[in-house]
Amino acid sequence: MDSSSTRRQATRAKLYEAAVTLIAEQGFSATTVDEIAERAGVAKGTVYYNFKSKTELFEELLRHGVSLLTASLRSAAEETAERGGSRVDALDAMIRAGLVFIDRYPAFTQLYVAELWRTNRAWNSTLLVVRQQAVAVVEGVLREGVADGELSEDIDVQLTAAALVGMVLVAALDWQAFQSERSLDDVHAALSRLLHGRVGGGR
Amino acid sequence: MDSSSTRRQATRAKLYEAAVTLIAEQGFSATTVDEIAERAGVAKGTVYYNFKSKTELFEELLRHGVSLLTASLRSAAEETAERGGSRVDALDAMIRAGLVFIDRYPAFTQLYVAELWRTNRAWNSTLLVVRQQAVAVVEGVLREGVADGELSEDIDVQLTAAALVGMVLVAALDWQAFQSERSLDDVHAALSRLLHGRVGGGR
DNA sequence: CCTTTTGAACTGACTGGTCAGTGCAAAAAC
DNA sequence: GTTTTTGCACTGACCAGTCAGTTCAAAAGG
Repeated sequence: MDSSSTRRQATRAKLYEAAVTLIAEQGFSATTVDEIAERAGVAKGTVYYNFKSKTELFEELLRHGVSLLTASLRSAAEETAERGGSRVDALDAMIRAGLVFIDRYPAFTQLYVAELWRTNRAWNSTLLVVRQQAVAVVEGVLREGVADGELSEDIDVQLTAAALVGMVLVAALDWQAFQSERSLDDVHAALSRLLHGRVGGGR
Repeated sequence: MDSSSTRRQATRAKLYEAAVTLIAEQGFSATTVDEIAERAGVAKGTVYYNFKSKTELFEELLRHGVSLLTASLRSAAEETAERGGSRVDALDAMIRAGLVFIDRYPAFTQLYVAELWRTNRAWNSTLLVVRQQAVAVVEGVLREGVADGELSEDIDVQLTAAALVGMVLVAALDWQAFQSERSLDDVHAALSRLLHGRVGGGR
């Protein structure tokens, strides 16, 4: 809505930016509204002028971040298709897109993983939607692959999609947190190898 | 040490049990010591009689849970070796052992994932140790496989281990949270297929 | 036996501090 | 002159951690 006001949007962007870092580091409830306002260089009243509550700020942050991620995954898959690549190529391209995203927005990824499986939260319904969006893109490509005949019909699309997402997520977070000297290409190569069955692929 | 006091150990066990569920649902800072005490059927003072602080209770909970997990993974790998299985068989057995563990202690797993990549926390050093333990077991088997010649030398042991752990973790949490009607065997089959390269494995 | 003492384990009311959210008048910004 | 932001004081709820006192099983003493 109200896309006129550039000023307001700039303020909101500053608040997202401040909140995402702080919440990734400390968690939602350990992060205070005062901290967010201070980090954003804004008065506390402004937070409440722009958002109904701390929770709403967080929910919109989630929606915003996930829409960026899904857009990036989707376009990776589409570009591969246009280039005439296979479905597996598309999955590989999505792995890379995922890594690029995590590299650019590490704090968001951290926060996403940390909050995704909580069962009891106020923003639970938001999370459910938000999860579906990200995994659904991967599921879509897998399903097309099965329909094509490129992938075996025995594949369990849902579980495999979740496993692939998990593979990328955890490997990338580990990369960020514990071996940040590695290049994105290294990480991509290792994951690509797993996808192509060149680890336990035997036979 | 002090194996005499059965009473105390029973109290601590009750507190672990109560804390793990609540923290998994709500997160560490959103969970109050009063809640933990009430759920454990114990007075608040008892928590502080048994643990120095809320943080210490949590750290010991982490250590306790991870030692269970690594023991389970290790024994799965060892049993496979004794039965004369290959390294890939051992990895497969560890995937299953991981799933069984997550099935039995879903709350612990949730909490582990949620807190593992926080960068700013008091218990950071504990987490570092605790992460190494779990992933190290997988790394060990991969390394042995490379030494044997069963696995390619081009494999990046660290990244692959992280990716495998992530695959299991995320697929399992997704199973718990969103498709709990599936059987453990279904989930294991899907992950096993990925490990054996029967998804993108083509060639 | 029975009584007394001991001390580990536990209790729950209380304290000092923190924090989400409010209210509002005045200043910027547009 | 309307929208947005500021600055700041204030409130009421909530919460980690403390502490003086209670409980009780088992050891010590008779």
